Amino acid sequence: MPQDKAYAQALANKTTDFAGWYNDVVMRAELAEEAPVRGCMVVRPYGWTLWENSQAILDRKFKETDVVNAAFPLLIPRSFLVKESDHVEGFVPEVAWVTQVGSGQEELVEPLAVRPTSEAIIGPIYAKWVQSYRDLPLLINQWCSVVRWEKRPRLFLRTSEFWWQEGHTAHATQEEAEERTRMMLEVYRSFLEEDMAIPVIPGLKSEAQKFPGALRTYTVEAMMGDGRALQAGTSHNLGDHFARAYDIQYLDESNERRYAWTTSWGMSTRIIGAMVMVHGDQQGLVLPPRVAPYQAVIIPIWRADEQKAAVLEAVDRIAKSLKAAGIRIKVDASEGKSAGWKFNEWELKGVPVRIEVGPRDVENNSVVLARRDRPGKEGKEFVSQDGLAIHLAAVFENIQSALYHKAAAFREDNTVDVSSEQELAEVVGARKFARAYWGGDPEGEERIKQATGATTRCIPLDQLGIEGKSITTGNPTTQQAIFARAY
RNA sequence: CGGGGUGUAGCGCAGCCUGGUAGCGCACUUCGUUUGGGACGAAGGAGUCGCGUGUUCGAAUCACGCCACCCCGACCA
Repeated sequence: MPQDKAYAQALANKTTDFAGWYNDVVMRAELAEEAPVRGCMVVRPYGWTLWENSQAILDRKFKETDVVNAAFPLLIPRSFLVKESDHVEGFVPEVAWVTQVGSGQEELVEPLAVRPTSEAIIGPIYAKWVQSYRDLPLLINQWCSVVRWEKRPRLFLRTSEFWWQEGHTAHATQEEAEERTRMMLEVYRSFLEEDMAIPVIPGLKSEAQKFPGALRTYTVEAMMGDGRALQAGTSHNLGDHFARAYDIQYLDESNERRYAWTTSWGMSTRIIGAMVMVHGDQQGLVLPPRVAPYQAVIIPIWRADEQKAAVLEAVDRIAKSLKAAGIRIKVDASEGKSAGWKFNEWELKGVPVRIEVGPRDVENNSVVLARRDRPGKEGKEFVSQDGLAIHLAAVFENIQSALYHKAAAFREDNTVDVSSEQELAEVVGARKFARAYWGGDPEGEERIKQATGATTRCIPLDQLGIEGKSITTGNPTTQQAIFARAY
């Protein structure tokens, strides 16, 4: 069986095997046999571009909220990391340490942590940068990779090393910090829903699920194609915990010394995995046009040599005009591959639209468009070469919206209101989201986790405001929560 | 760290039970015919059989030890 067909089949089981399929764009790092590195990724150019497009959109959205980029150190001295006690307890089990240099004969006086996140190095730096209320707010983001030595890595979703962005802000008031936390959550929501076509539930994490050291953690939770949940982005209101731990203080207008209020928020390459699992089908990847490395691929088709020249001339002209219109175009004029082979190849890579140009099209001044999200004949249309860029732009918008609505409908179909722990167990066991009234007691939450493997994904910000009985205690509450098994 | 599984050509695998010196598909190279939904023929290149020790005239195959990876848990906020 051809390798790529095996990949496509593997993708049909989107639970775990999608990673093997996606080998085409991302592969496991092949390091020395002895190297204790697993779950790391090497991103091939096509996959990187996919991420890069997403990153550019996110970065632009950050800047629209006055955030600026910076770069902080990779290595964090041990003494910095241990200052915030909840934080250190939360992260130390998965921290990788640098303890020696050279061939091991020289021990470092103080071990250096490879950052699992950068609060602990940014805190001390912010302490120096912040002196006056005039220095606030401090709104900084960095793009970097971090290392978390999880016991069980999962390709894309929980790799030992992963690329992400982490924003860190400091504010004069708690209200302003809270506002920023919610603002960034909204940036993530709009990015995921509008650009990645992934519907999410914005909400608050329970006490048990929040970030170590945070006052409050917000999340955007998504449902994968197999019904499991994925935290696609988080935004933390850190209160004054980190400011106290790292001594970030400022003088206010009345010359009073005060602690700053800080936030942090992050989103990683795991969303690429989310995109694979939310939109992918039996034929392979399906990419939303806004982030696809190539929005359309042009396949020239010819038999005789005299046709070839005319076809290639037309393809070249079409490609130029589409590129000039700002559309990301790939022309696959490679020889030795049949047209059918190319069709399959680019479908596997998820290109949203295929443009076929053959001798008949040259004659009719037409092209054939084929939509990736609608396989088969119904996704094909014959259109004129005139006004193609404008037509394509409309097709892209249509695909983008169709992908979102399909995923949203899937999530709705797989979300069930439950009113007993028994019912909840059945629903999450069937890989669905369970929505239940829940007052927030940690004991009940833990009991459900032990019994069913499901965790509280979030307390949605969008609440009905109707009173019901808490699933764990039976006490009246108006608060609903989402329970599910998660990656 | 528990339970299970797998390591043989770039990728996917067979061969192992019953020991005799390695094979299939895809990919790759060359030539020819093909090309609007994964073409075909011919010729060819490519493997320390995960590592080590042992048994044997002889080990991919049997025994023991080790290593790596995958899956299920635990863990992961």
